[in-house]
Amino acid sequence: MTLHDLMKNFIQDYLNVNKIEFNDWSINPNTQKGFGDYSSNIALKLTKLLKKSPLEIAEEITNHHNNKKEIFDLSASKPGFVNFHISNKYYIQILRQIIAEKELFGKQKKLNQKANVEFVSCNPTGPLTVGHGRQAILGDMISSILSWQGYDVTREYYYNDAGKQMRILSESCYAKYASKVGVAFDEPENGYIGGYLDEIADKIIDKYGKDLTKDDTIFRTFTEKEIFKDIESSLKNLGIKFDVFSKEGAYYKNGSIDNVLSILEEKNLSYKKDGAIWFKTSELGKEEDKVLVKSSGEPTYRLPDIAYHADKVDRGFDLIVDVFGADHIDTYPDVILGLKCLDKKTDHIKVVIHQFVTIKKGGEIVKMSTRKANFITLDELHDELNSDVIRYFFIMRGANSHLDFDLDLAKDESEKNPVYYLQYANARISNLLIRYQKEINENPKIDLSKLNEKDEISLIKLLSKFPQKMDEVSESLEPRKLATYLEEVAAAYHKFYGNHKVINHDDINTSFARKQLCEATQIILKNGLSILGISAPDRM
RNA sequence: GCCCCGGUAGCUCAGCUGGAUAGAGCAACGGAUUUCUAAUCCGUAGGUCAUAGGUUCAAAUCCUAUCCGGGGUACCA
Repeated sequence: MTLHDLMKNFIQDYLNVNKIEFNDWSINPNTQKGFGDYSSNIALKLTKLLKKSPLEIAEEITNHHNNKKEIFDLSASKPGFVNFHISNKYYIQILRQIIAEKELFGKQKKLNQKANVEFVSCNPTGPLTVGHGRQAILGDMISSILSWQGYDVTREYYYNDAGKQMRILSESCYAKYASKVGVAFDEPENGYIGGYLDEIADKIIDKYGKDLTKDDTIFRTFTEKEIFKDIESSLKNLGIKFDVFSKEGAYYKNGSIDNVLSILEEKNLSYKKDGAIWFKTSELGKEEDKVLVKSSGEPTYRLPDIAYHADKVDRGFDLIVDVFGADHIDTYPDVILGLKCLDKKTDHIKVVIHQFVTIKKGGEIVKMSTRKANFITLDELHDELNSDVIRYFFIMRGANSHLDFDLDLAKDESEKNPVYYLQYANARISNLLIRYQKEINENPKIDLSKLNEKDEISLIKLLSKFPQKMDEVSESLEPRKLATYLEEVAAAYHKFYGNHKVINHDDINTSFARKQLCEATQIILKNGLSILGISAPDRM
């Protein structure tokens, strides 16, 4: 039973004994010192019902029989809080547990549940940009968090290998090819002009010669393959690997797109107008109807997206997470609506929307466009900064905040990046443990009750919160919260380290207890960092 | 116009399922070093939580309106 449950039970017992039916109350950790570790607002909430002053009620609760005295004491404080003071003994007990369970501490058992996390999912029309990085890292970390919580996670990348953008891409590639081999050609409208296409055109010349015609499928298939290879390698540089790649084309081939259309038609949820097929979203609470198939006969992205999501639901995942950029904020509800119309389950789909990354270069905001080739690639970023820094940089801000990525400052700031603060705490511990082994090399009986300094206790308290923190992080799907927690742990450790010597030949018992505390801290730091995909070097 | 984010210290941001005295990093200033690795620690200074109302015993947090910034509002994806 968790600490939270124990405290809750105590209050519930008070309510039961006094025959009070009431559940609008909570227990929260205290931010202020001097009022214990946790406080409940129960007495404040009961004032109206019991027609007594809150402080009076709080005192009454404080005097209620407490059979968990070895775990917590109680006090009441104005204006009517019930405070829980957790005993050091309890925390020491948790510390013992961390040391015993090692890197398994806080790790959830296999749930026998499958989760699917879809992220990045951009079309292979060019290299990944810095803007994609945020999504890549966010999605990867969310996946790791869910694994830690016991899910069997599939990382999935979905892309459109069949639509208009890919056609323009192949035309653009042909344009490069034609100009290189000296054949007349039409400049494609809205074509891509990036230098990466020059390289691909060169490769095509090397491999297939100079006599290809515009209609040759090589321009599409080869270009797609080359670009995709680059995307995969950019992701790999950041430690990201996908399990499944789903292509839009497959949903045409297996008929599932037609199937969606016929079901909607059957249910009278679509109609034809101006040569296009429309989805009656206005009848389902939206402001206007949306086009499913253009008058040209090409579907809009909406239709295959519905078919793709229906497939994901059919594959039987217990949790589906979609990580989207802010541009999807208006479109994903259409997809969910579509699923509902197909009678698919949707309440296990969670959508994480993140705001865009704006890039600052030379003090100015750069509008990036793959087509116009004025982007900064993830690879270029990786040349300047190591993967640990990049990963941390992208989740330092909440997904809902805009991320201003100042390239000129990124390098400067990387030296002050909090990620080093975390890694340094770990490296300090590694070094210390080696020294301990060398200098003391003696393992007396464990007596963790030696740990009663303020800095020691507050460090242990933080460590004990790790499992609860992971629950919170996986519930909210916000990796940043884990990073913030780890920073707190590192800070508490650095403080402890600065104020107390671990290796002390005159007091082997205390030394040993402190060494154990260091080991426990390292376990938490390493676990946390590994979930975030950040390395934990032993030396810095 | 409509929709979605955001507005908190000089800067970048936490805190937002309402709780006690609003936090951190950077920048500024002062201190700790023959180090168990100073990539660290301690201290000082810095705030009308955009504004105005409302709900509440209690509002940075919830509601309403206004202002400012970003994004979205395609038979593009």
